Amino acid sequence: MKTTTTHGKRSFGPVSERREHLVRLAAGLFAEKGFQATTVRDIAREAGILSGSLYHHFDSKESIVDEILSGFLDEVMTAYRRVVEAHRDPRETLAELIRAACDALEPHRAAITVMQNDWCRLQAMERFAYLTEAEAEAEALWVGTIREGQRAGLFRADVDAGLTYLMLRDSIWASVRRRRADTRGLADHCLKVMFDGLVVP
Amino acid sequence: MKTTTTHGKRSFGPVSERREHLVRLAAGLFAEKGFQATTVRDIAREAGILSGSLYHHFDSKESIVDEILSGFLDEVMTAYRRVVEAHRDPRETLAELIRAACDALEPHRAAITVMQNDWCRLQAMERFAYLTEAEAEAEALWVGTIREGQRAGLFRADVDAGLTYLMLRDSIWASVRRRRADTRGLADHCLKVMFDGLVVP
Amino acid sequence: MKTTTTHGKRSFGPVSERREHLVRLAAGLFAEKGFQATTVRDIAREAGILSGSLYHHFDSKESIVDEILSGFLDEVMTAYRRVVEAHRDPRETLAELIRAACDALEPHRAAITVMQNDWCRLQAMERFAYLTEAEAEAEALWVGTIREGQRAGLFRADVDAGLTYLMLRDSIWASVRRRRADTRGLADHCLKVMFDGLVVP
Amino acid sequence: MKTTTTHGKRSFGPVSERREHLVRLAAGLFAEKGFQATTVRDIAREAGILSGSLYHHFDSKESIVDEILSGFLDEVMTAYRRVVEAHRDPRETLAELIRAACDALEPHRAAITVMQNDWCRLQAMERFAYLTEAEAEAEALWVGTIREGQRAGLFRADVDAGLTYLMLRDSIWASVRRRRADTRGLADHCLKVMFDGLVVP
DNA sequence: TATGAATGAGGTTTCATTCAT
DNA sequence: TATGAATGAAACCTCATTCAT
Repeated sequence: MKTTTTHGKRSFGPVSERREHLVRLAAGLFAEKGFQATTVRDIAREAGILSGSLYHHFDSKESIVDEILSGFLDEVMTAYRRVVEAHRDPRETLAELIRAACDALEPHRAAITVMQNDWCRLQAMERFAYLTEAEAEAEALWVGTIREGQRAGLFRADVDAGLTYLMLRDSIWASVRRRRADTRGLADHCLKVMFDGLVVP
Repeated sequence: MKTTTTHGKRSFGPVSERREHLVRLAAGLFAEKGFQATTVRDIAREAGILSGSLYHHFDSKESIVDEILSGFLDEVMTAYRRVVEAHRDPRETLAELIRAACDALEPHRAAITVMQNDWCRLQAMERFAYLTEAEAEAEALWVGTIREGQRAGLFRADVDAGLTYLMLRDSIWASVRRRRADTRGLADHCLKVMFDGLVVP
Repeated sequence: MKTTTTHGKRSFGPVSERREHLVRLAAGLFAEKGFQATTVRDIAREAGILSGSLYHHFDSKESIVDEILSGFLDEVMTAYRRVVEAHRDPRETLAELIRAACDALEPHRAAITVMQNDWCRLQAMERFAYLTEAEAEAEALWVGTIREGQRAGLFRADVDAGLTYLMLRDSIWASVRRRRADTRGLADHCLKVMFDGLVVP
Repeated sequence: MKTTTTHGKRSFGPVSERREHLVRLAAGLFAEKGFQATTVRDIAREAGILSGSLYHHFDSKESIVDEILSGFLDEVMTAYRRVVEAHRDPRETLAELIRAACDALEPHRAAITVMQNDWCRLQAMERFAYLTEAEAEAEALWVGTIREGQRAGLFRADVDAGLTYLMLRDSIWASVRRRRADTRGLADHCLKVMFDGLVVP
C-alpha cells in the first residue's frame, strides 16, 4: 500500500469521465442497498442504459466495487499517514485521526458499507488483498499513536490500545448506515467521550 | 414487543427439537457468511438433507431468519428491561446494559450480523416491523438511563445521549465480525474508556 | 489413465438414469451442431425442461461434455489396450486397432466431434488434462504396434510410424461428420488401402 | 464455381490493402481458435483498433470468413482443375492432386479449420452455397481420377473411389490442427502409403 | 477511417421454492 | 419427514452490431 494511487484503474485504460460518473452512480446504490443487493441492472437503470452496456466500461461488477474501495483506501490511508507524519503530540494526532475518519464518512459511504458487510468474502479474494494490507497499516498507525500516548503518560496505561482503535473505528464507520450524518458532530462527540469520559470526575 | 415470545414460531405448530437444531445450523452460516450469501442449499447441506426438505420445517428462508432475529430480540430486550427495572443508580444501570449487550454477542452472532448487514431491507418488510419497535425501545431504555445520569449530575451534561448510545451499541455489535471474542474483556474495556476517558486527568 | 472408469462422474454422486438420459440427449446435439453451438437451453428444450433445471443434474455445461469425453476415452482406450495386450502379430493388431476405432465411431459421435473441434480449448483446461494423457497413450499403442511390425519385417521400414497413426486416426475420426456411416465398410476400406496400397502391383 | 474470383469481395468496392491485412489477421485467429471462438473484438484488438471500426471494412463477421473461404476455394479448385486438365496418367494426376491439397494447407489454415469445424452451419446458409458446389466439384475431380485409374488397370478395382477420396482429403486436412507442418513430408507419406501400401509385399 | 458509447438478444448459471412420490 | 425433479425469475456477462461524432 505504498503507492495505491492506481488501484482499481487497472481494468481499463484511461479514466474517462463517463466511467467515473457510472462509478459514482453505482456507489450511491451500494451505499443504499449494499453490494450484493444491488444488481448490475440497477446500476444500468440508474444510468439510463442497458445492463450489457455497463460492460463497455467495466469488465465486471467486481471491478466497479474495486474502484470504489481502492479510491476510498487511497484517500483515507493517505490522510492517516499525513496525520501521523506530522509528529504532533499523541493527543492531537489521535484527534486528527478521528477527524480524518469522520471526514471520509460522507464521501465514501459506499466503500465503508461494503467493507463492513462484505469484508469476509472480499478478503478471501486475491484481487482484494489490498484491503487486508490497508487494514493492517491503519491499525498500526492508530495503535502506534495510542501506545505512544500511553508511554508519554498522556493516555491511561491500563487500556488496550487495539480494542480502543477498534471501538473508535467501528463506532465511526457504523454511523454510515444512518441517514442523519453530522460527521463533524460525530467527531466532536467521539473526542469528548473517549478522551475525558462520560463520568463527571 | 410485549409478547415477542412467539415471533417466528408462527409458521409451524410445535417447536420440534429438529427444527431448533436446523435454526442453529442456519444461524452458524448466517453469522459466518451473512444472510444473503448463505443459500438454502448451504443450510440443507450442513444438515445433511436436501434443500427441498427444509421446507417441511420452515415456509421460507425468511422465516428462519425471523426465528433467529426474534429469539435474539426477545432475549436481549428482556435483559435490558430487567436491568432498567432494577432501579439502581444510572452508572450501575448503564454498566449492566453494556454487560447485557456484550453477553448477547456470542450466543447471537447471526442475529447481530444480520441486523447490521440487512437492516434496511428487513426494516422495509412488514414482517419485520418488530425490529424497528425493539430498536426504539432499546434506544429509549439506554438513552433514558444516560439522561437520568445526566440529571443526577453523574454523567456530563454536555454529551449527546443518543450518540452515546449508538457509539456504545455499534462498537459492541461490530465486534461480532471478529473471531477473537473476549466479550467480558470488551465490556470492561467499554466501561473503562467510556466512563473515565482515555486521557489521564 | 490407468483407472479412468470414474472420469466425469465426479461432479455428482451416483449416476442416475435421468442424468444418463440427459447426457445422451446432450451428446446428440453436440454431435450434430458442436459443443459451442449447442446452448444449455437447446439441451433443456430437447429434454422438455427449463435450462435451470439442468443444473439439478450437472454443475455446468462443461461437466456434461466432460462426462461424454471421459466415457468415450474410457471405452476406446480400454479397447486399444486389450487389443495390444493380446500380443498377436503386428498386422493383426493394427487391423484390430483400426476396427476398434471404427467401432467407437457411431456410439461416440459427440465425443469425437468435440475432440476434433475443441481440442485446443479443452487441452488448455486443467480439468481436461486426461485428454492429453489419453492421446499420448493412444499414440504410444498405435505407433508401438507399427514399429514392431517394421522391426519384424512385416511393414515397410521407410514410412513414418507417427504420421501413419495420425493418417489412420484422422481419416477414421473425420468420418464422424458424415451421415452415411458404414463403419464396418470404413474399417475394411482402411485396411485394404493402407495395407496393400491402391496401386496394382 | 466458374467465376468464384469475386466471392466475398461483394460487400465493399475496391480491395484495399488495409482490408486484406485485416482478413489475414482474422485468418490467423480463426486458424488458431476457430471461427466461433474468435470474437470480433479479438480481431480488432489484433489490428490495434476498436471492434466498431472493423465495420468500415466488413459488413459482418460472416463476410470476413466468406472472404477467407472463397479465397481458399478459388485457389485450391483452380489448382485441382489445372492438374486434371493436364491429362497425365491417373497415377501422376492423383499424386499431383495430393500435392496440391498439401500445398494449400499452410496458406489456408483458417479456411480449412473453418470448413472442418463449421461445415454444417455454413452449408445451411444460402450465402455459403458455393461451399457445397466446390466440394461437389472437388469430389468429382478426385473420384474421376481414381475411377479412370481403375479402368486403366492402374488402381485396384476393389476399393471404393469415394471413400478413398475422403480418406485422403481428411487425413490431409486434419493435419491443419497440428503445429508441426511438414506439408511436403505429409504429401510424400500419403503417396507412399496410399499407393504401395504399408505391408511388405 | 476511427472512436466510444450503446443496443439487444441471448448466453450460462443461481437460487428460493414447489410438489409428487 | 425426506427425496428428486422441476420451476421461473433473475442474476452476471458476452458479443455482433449500430451510429453519432
